[in-house]
Amino acid sequence: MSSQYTFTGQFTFSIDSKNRINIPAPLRKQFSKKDKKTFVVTRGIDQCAWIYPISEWNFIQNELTQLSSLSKTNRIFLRNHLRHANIVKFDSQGRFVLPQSLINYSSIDKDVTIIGVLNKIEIWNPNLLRKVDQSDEIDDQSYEELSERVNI
Amino acid sequence: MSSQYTFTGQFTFSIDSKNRINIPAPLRKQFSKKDKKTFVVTRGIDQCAWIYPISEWNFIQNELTQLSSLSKTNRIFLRNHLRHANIVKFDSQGRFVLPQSLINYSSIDKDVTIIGVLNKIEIWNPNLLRKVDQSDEIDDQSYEELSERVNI
DNA sequence: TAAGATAAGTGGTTAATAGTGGGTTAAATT
DNA sequence: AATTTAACCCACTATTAACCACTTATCTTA
Repeated sequence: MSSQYTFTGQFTFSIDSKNRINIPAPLRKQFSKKDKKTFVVTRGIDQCAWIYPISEWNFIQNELTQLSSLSKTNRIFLRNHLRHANIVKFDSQGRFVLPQSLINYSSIDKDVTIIGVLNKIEIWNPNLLRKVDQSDEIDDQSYEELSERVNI
Repeated sequence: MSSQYTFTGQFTFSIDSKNRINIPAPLRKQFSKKDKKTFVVTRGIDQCAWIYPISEWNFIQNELTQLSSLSKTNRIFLRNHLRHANIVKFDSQGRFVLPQSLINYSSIDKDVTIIGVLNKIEIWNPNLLRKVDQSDEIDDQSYEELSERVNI
């Protein structure tokens, strides 16, 4: 089953003195009634924060419940993936507070770049994103591999 | 059947002079009426304490009854998991007393880090957790194996 | 195209809740 | 009966979340 969410676009907002970040209206509007303005912010694999609408997150979480804690690898994996996951809501103005731990992890200062990436939203420090942009060119070989799996 | 509990997040609290630890509000709120603030604290497989809501624990106990005591591994496993299980409740402030034996086992001193891991909650000595963090990197091989079972 | 209306982004204030500390009473143990 | 231990209650403080208000941008309609 594929996601109902198709976040796209890029926006630059600011984080305020109370660590609140506005979710861009175009993205916010996609949130379905049943998700009740609720989502999960967690560590991205890159140095940024990831936002999943709660229904999306529940799907991921369901997969995780399959893993037994008797396996050491599973325990480490579960711990490290769940401990950074914060359930949050956006307020009546469409903002949410980004937990301090994630502000640190993603080195966010004043401005943030918000990117829609299909079923998730990424929160970046603009400078960091620029740097990653330049260094993380995808080489031809990787494109070839991708092409075998995704037809775009 | 998967659990009704989906604990996530990480919190750092302190243990007081009466060995009481506060359960973080976001986790506490998940406790269902029928569990009546009751849960089981026991030894984690790693050097930490595990908390299961009582209904979860009952479910696990059921699973354990499937294990025959004819097997030596089973006998040891059962013994170690059951003998350290304490039934406790949290008070009107949301705290519970951590039994001395578990304080010793998990080397808890002043501060504790509390982590939500789906159907259970882990109580750690922050320093110990940090150490485990660093040493217990998951190797690529294990990630590969994981990827075949979990799609996230 | 101009003006009004609506929505979006930002800032601050207040009220509620969460975390922590300690004291008092009841229960249990020796 | 005395001492210790655990449950219960009350209180303070800091943090968080709900609320209100203002400015800027966008859209609509005359």
